[in-house]
Amino acid sequence: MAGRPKIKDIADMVGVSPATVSRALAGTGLVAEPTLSRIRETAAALDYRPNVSARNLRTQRSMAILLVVRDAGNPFYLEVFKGVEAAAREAGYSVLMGNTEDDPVRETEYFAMLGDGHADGMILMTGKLPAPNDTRATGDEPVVVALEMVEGSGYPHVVIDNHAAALSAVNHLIELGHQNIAHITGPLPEPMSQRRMEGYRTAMKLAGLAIREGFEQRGDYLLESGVQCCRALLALPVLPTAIFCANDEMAFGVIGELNRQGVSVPDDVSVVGFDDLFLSAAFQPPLTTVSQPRADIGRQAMTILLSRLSGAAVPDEPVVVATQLKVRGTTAPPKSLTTQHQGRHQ
Amino acid sequence: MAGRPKIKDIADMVGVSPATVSRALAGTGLVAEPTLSRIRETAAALDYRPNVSARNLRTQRSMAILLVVRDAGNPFYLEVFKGVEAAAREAGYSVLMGNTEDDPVRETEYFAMLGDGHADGMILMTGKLPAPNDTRATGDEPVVVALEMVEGSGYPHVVIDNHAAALSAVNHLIELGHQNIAHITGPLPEPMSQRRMEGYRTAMKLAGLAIREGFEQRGDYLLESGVQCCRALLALPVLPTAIFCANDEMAFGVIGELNRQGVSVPDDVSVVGFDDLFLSAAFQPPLTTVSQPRADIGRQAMTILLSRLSGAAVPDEPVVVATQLKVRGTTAPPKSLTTQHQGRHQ
DNA sequence: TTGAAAGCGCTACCAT
DNA sequence: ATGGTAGCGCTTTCAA
Repeated sequence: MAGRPKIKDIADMVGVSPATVSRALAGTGLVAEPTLSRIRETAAALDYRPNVSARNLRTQRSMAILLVVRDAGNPFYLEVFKGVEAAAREAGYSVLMGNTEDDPVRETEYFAMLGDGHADGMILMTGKLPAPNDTRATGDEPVVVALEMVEGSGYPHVVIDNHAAALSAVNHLIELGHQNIAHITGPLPEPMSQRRMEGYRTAMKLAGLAIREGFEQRGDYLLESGVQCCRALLALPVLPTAIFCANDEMAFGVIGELNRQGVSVPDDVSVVGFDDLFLSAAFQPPLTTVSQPRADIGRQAMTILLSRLSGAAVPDEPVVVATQLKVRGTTAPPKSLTTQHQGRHQ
Repeated sequence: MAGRPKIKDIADMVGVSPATVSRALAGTGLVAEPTLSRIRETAAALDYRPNVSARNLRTQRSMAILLVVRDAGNPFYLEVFKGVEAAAREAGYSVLMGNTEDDPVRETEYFAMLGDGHADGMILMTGKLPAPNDTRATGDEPVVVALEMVEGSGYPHVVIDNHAAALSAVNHLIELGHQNIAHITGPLPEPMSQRRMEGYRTAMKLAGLAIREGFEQRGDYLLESGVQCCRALLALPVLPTAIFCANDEMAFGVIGELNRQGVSVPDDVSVVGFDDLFLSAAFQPPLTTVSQPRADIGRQAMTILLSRLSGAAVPDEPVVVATQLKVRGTTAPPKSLTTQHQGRHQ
């Protein structure tokens, strides 16, 4: 009995057939009592663990799921991963993490891992499917899309209401008395960036506020673009008194640049972010931002995927999880509520 | 030919045996030219992908490795993951991420996944092995320990020189002219925290500086403990002019608390962290800290693991990767270089 | 309640 | 250079 014990070893020791051992260990309730206990004890004594490859081959399942993200270096995904992992392990699944780096080749590759026995299902957080000619993605693969939207794909979605969240963030600024509110967008025309921008526009419109020329700056979610856009904003004839950034990372870039230029946050300019990253609350001053329940999103996505995998029904409408505006230290009323009333131009 | 194509399907279509197909696709160079191309073309046409469970069962390998961390929610590990993942995929491996949450049960469980076909090897970042009575960890499992130290375990290690790094951080403060330098430790007696503390002590000693009573505060790497320790420091009869924190997260807690108490960083007090987290450079002011080449650590650990898995030799001395002190905005000379000379007491 | 045996899809050995 | 085939370890019919 060299090497790891196998089912046959237990069977031989106990004096039953491998089939009985398999049934006993699977807890099918089909094995009678004297035998059952002896099998269990022997298995424990040998420290037996079923070989997963053999089991997977036989059952045609891997008990693994694939979490595919755009950039595994972004801490944003970590919390999601945690939620996914927790729900997965409760159900006996392990989690493979895939990192596309926006590379279409990788996207296709990960998608293919669904079919080749690597994983039974997939949680997609990249916002896009591999090019249709590369795969036969029919829309009924066991895939759940989280946070992003893959329009018309037929997959279940777990999302936040980006439009409403952005709107509430901008409304907060408006309620503080701001009128010259700028927005730094994410990469357009990605739907997520689009929605947040539309939320900004809607809030402005509902408040009867004009969006001055140059007040919409186009960023790409990275720190450096926050810096650049901030510079562009500071070069404008009329300066904004508040800036709504499409994510926290850009907000940090903005705040850094404002400080460097001697502009105080929030005294001179208010800044709002989006994401509530790890340590955003620890920033100086603590960042006002839209908080996403990331672990919860992960957990929900995994739960839906598990239903899907067990053949149960899945929601055909996107599941919307609530966001929360965290008002912290980077927002305040504008310095001089009245001196900003220079009228509006388009 | 319903379902996914298998090797036999290709064999039938091309009119060769499954063995030949397997050899052709494996690129063994044992298949002659007219056949080779036809097999490849047919495989491509069918979009054939080998079933991994079958292959794994047959080859007794999973082509997966396990990256086990203490807390998957800590962005610190992300960069490491990226390095591991990159090196892994180059070699055709996938990466399973395991999250122990310091739970011994999970630690044992992940360790067991090494034997049951889940993974071929493991990169351990938890700093401890499962209790020895739970596992037959003999020290020659394919395990590489990264960043932490598992003394006397016999596994290859990839580490940083915590002592030297801490020493250089404190030296930087000393060179700026600081004498009253406090230290907030990690959780003791963990080796990593210990080493950093010893580095601090060595630097002080070499400079002939006394460590005043209360200048060593015991933290636990979490933000909140930075806040608490900072309060304790501020209650001391003689205030430190500089604080060396055993990680960035506590440094953020410290800076936040200093700000709240009206103490300016770095004008009144200098702060140095350790880790160089995502966004530490974007902090206001940008954090002076010890930068660890995380992706590189991950990559190196994976490279060693790959050697180990291919039967090659592995370093029997810990591989030490270089850290770098990033001098940024939270350190400056002490406010009044001379008024601090009140003599020393033990 | 238990056993016998087929077979998941692949690779690698032994032939030819 | 290619084919035949055993067998990796498990689960699951079918029979008893």
